[in-house]
Amino acid sequence: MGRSRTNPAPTAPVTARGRRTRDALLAAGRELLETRGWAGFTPEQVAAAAGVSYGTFYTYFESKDDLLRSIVRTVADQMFTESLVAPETADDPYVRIVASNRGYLRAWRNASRVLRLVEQGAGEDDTLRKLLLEVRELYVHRGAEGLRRLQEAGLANQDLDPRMTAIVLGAMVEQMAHVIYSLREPLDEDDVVDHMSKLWAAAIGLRERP
Amino acid sequence: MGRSRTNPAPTAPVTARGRRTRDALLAAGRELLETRGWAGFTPEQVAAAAGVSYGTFYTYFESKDDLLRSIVRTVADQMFTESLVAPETADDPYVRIVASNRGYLRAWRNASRVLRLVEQGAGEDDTLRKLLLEVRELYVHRGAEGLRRLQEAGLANQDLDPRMTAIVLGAMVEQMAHVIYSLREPLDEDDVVDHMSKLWAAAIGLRERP
Amino acid sequence: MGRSRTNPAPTAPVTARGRRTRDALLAAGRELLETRGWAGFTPEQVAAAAGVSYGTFYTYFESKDDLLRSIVRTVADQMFTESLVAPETADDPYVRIVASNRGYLRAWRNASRVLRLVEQGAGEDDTLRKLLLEVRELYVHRGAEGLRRLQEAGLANQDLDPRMTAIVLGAMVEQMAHVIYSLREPLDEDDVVDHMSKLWAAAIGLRERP
Amino acid sequence: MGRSRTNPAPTAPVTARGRRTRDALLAAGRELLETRGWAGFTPEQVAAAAGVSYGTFYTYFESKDDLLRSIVRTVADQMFTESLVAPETADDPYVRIVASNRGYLRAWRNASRVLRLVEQGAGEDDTLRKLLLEVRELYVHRGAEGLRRLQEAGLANQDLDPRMTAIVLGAMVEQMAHVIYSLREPLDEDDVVDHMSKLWAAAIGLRERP
DNA sequence: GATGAATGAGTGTTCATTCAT
DNA sequence: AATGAATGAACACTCATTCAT
Repeated sequence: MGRSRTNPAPTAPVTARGRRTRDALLAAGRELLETRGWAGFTPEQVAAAAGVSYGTFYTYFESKDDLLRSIVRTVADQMFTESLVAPETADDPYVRIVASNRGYLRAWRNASRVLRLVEQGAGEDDTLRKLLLEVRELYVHRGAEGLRRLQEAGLANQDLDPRMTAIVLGAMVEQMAHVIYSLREPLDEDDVVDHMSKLWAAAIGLRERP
Repeated sequence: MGRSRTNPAPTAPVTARGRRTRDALLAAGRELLETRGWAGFTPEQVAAAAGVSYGTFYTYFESKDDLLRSIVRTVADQMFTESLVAPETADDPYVRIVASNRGYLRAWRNASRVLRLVEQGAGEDDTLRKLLLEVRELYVHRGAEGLRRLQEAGLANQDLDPRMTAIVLGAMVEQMAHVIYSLREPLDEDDVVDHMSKLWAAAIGLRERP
Repeated sequence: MGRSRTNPAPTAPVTARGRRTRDALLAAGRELLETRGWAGFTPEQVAAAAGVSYGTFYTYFESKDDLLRSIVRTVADQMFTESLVAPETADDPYVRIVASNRGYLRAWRNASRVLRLVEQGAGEDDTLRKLLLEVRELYVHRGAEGLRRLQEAGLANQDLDPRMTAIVLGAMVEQMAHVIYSLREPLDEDDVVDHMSKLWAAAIGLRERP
Repeated sequence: MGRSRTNPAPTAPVTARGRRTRDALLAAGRELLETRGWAGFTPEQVAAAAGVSYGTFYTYFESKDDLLRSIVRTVADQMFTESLVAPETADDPYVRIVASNRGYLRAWRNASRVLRLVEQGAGEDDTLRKLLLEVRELYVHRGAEGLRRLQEAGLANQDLDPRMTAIVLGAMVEQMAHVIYSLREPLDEDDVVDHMSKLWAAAIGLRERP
């Protein structure tokens, strides 16, 4: 009779067992999403993959979308965390670019499959769209700041708009991660990092520190 | 996806009226796919949008997947055709790069929404995956050839692997098309072409013809 | 992914066959509602009782609630229609009261089971609540008008408020219909009509036309 | 409704704390039933409203139906109790009728929401149907006896069958309680009592004690 | 060939009840 | 006794495909 949510919303698990189950569902959901795409992402299959019964899914997640949001949040958090690790201490700007490209590529490796899927499934979901934007902004912002510093130090082409450049070069890295890890083009990761870095350095007119 | 067949296989339309109906379904299908994504892509809605009755859909297409393949083939054909048009007659390499980037961006503008969707929905469909690869290969190949010619003429950095470079720079353009046209970031198209061209030219170490 | 209505809403049947199927579903739904209450009122059971397959239900009704609304509309329409039939031409006011009570009782006989059920299931449905109010108002209004005419003719107690009296006496008839036809108290219908009429006549102080 | 049992049968609470918990569940169940109807009447919500954990529900009640039966028993008991509270101290029969009508209305005020719901949900439950009948019989019997005494005293119309009359007039009161308290028609309670009493008195041909 | 109806397996969600701690 | 987790059958609804006319 169209009740619309009569049952209380799931709450965070209280016991250790509950936490384990919830984590298993989250992991299974992400795994399925990455390996089988939307086709494998049904509460039934997620529950089965997590080794729990059907109904248990709804003990921890309000809906399929709720799980999806949790997965995306997890992926985004991982990207934020990774981006904090080892903010290149190298002195040589080119070495820093290589490290940064390698780092970006790795971050996208784990995230791009999920984020690509979501980009299309998230037609209406505001929470998701916002998360997606935040993730992109994180990288664009960092890239733009890095370039600005190089420009100020006189080590990069002054003509480039930092933000636009960061967007364009970020697009390159993101799409390459997709090509390598999702489309599985047989490209060597080191080779790709090497080329991307050379192209990137040349593109911004990187100069050796005098 | 991939049921067994009991229906009479649709044959190519014989009459002009038949061709018109088939074309209307194709166009409606593509339109819906581009505007509403998978959600709007059902035989019933496609038929309605094409102004024919539900059952008629199966007179012209064996299945929903069959229509999808036809749409992708159409999109791919358009890209091939466009890529043949006026292979820049300009003499100045930089002007050619700008023209080429603008051309690529436009080609992707019409294609990227559909191709992105298909990339993920086409889990198992070999026909589709092959088409997708062909499209990408078209651009990679052309890009690599262009670079090789510049290198041979001594106008570009000889250290770069032409194919890898074409892949990386192609990734940049493809993703930018997605960012602009699907994610609708408010970026000026000319501005993007300008920056991409500058970065591209610098990246490959483009030199003025002596 | 929470699409929310992607498929077109069911339209009125075009062919005779379609009309038959829709009618069968309506009839089966009402029958089940009357005999088994909410428990029997599931799309699956309705479809089975109508002799069609599950999916066919949704060819004609947008939802379970949609069918319910249609049923209630049918019931209400029948009550309106019946109330128009043969507005007793008898001259004697008491005879008219008897006829009217018998008519009301019969009208409620067919309606009360459904209307009672709906009264509680219709928590949120505005369409339904409005229909229910209209049905009640129909009878209250007619009763009040009848009394007012008698009062003006000096044939009934002038002290009574016509509307309040109609509400109270209408309540009596409605509830008696429920007692007899739904609770199946073994009471003779004629006997009930006889007593109700006597009580009613006395209650309003009905006087013989001089 | 009516599963087989594997659970230890709940026993009557021994400790004071146990009794308090059981009472809290009963009260919460009734409250939910009255305010939200069937939609709010789930073991989980009842437990939450009573401030105990989910599983505890089944420590005190064998099933949801068990709680329902207990609630109905409570409601019925209240009606029996209230009906004993010796209203008729007045000497004047009309005053007694007013008092009685007011009393009946109040009794139904608290009961009618629950009893109406149960009347329909109790499709198969014998215990419930019996309880419902007993409640009605209580009022019919009392009404019939009252009328019989008046008839014997020559103060009421001798032609009326006491039981049938009590049924009909009882129906009137019960339904009016529903109209006022559940449907929330904006009627003044005193006004209703006044009219019902006048109608009732006139209906049975009540005469002043000579 | 075109049309509208019919089909039924599949999916997301609820909830009464049982279980392990 | 009390708690929170687990279970799975039941239900509402969707949609690709087939069928009858």
